[in-house]
Amino acid sequence: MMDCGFNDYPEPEVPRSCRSARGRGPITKRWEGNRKHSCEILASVAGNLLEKGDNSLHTDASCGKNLHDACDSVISKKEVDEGQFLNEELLELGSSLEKAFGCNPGFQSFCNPDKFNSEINPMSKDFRRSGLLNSNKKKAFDDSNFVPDVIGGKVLGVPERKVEAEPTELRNQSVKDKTMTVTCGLEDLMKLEGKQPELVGPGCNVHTASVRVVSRDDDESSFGSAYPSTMVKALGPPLGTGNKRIKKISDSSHWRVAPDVDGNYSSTDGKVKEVCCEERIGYTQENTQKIYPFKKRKFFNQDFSTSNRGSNRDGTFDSSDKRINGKQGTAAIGGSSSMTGQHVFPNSKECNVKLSIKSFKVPELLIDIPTTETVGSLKRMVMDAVTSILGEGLHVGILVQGKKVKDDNKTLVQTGISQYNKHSNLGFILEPEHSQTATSPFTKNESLLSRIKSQALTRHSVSLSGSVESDFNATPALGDNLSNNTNNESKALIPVPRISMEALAVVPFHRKSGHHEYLKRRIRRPFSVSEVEALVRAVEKLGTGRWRDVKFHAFDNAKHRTYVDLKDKWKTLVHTARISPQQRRGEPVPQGLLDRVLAAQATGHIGSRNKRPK
DNA sequence: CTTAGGG
DNA sequence: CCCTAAG
Repeated sequence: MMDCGFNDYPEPEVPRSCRSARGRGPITKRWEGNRKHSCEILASVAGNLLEKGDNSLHTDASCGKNLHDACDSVISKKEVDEGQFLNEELLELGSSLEKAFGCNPGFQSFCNPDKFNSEINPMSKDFRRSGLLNSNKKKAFDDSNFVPDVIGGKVLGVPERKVEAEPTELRNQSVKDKTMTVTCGLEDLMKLEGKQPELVGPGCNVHTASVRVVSRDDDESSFGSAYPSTMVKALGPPLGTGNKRIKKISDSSHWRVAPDVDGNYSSTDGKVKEVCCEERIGYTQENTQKIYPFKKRKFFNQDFSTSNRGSNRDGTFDSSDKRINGKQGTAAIGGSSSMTGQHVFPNSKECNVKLSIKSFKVPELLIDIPTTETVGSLKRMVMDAVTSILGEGLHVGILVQGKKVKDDNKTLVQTGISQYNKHSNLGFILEPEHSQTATSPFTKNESLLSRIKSQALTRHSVSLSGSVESDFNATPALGDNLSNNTNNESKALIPVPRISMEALAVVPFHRKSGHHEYLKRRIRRPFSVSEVEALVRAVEKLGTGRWRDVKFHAFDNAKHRTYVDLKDKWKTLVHTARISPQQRRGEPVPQGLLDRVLAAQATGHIGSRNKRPK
């Protein structure tokens, strides 16, 4: 995978759409080409345009739309597969294109509409009419002067420096330079400091100008959007398409405060921040401001973030993983240098430090809630609390050997963050803006204060602290610090603030066995008969094709049923109704319902027709 | 964002 | 359920 590049890809396949699907004949209605194909096409287009220096391109949103969408959506893709890599390259191209043509966002502006539609864009009618879609794609490209170099999977048209040089350089650099993996544990910090822990978290680089942040989207398991957004702010808005990507990354993650496998209330399993300090990014001679997040992920996540436990080729992650888990709360900091074998001179400009901070834990979050409250309000409560912890403005502290580094101008080497110090302890903390004062951000939050109490729980309340406290036992340093801070005024009247000051230890997250870290699939929730009944009734009323309405009418409060789900269910219902009862599986649907399904299906869009006649 | 369809 | 082209 490390050697992946355009050159390494085999000859493009004929898109699926060009073949027959399941022997039912060619699909002409839609272009079903895969992303790989998209990428090759785009790469070809880009290569040609870049080569020609043609920046007098027509802007045609329609022809670029889907490629743009595709590129954009790739960012949220988790799979590290061929397709993704291609798409990363694709995005890389986008970056080059933006610089070359100043067009932005995405790829909406670099297509020559005529050429694109007739020769390149398989989605266009012109293209289909041209017959190229149904012929061998290689030949199509062969015959097209516009796209000469995709053959053999090699895109020569794209200037090498744009596509290949940069990843190559990055890769080489990663390999030959000293790298260090640092993970942080609250316990370390506390042991080192012997004082009250503070918010520990990512963001170690926000004060450093030359570093870049990688934020991987890990869905609901993410520790929270607060971090990505913090990062974004710290780095400034990315250019062009990056904006949207970052937004997506931020949007897609949210808090989850739920017991993990150990029963700890934590927001673990998933969030990985990788921070890379890179002095020289050999991208192009042009000033390259932008490195897409995916890129970092691509080139670095093999070190520590790929989730396939034990499947890492280089074993880097595994070793660190064992170390982390084995020590249960001791220093999860260490050098990871299996990729490297050399020493780095402290003064060397080649020195890179690779930092990996995995997930966070809320050490104590006691909820005081009447038993009559709903689960939903409990969730909201926890959400509020956690969000508030991070929402009040944090800054980042760095601890080396237990000492807080205050001078932001020191270099990492001067500070002792280097390969030579890989056995030393390095910690990152997120602290409240006014951690010095007794007043905490929470004093502003009446509702929170009224709801969440730190220590003594009101009688009649439901304590959720059990698991949390047991968690404390696993992190004795925290407990010590709690008692050590008895005289801290924050304990006196408003215990809650201490949450903010203690909170959010960086902990090694416990990957759930067999659970892929990302690309999480929703749990399967078969429709019950009553749900089917509701669905059928709604469709009978509204007709097919109005799934959003169906959702509102019949499944408005079933948040786990999206209108797509309903549409899919209807699809399977229709199928079920058409097959013999012997072939049906799952909970049997009453034949009467199935009959109604068929009837409603036959009626089709009658509902829509009523709504919008003619 | 919704719809429609293939995977 | 997922993915995603199209609108």
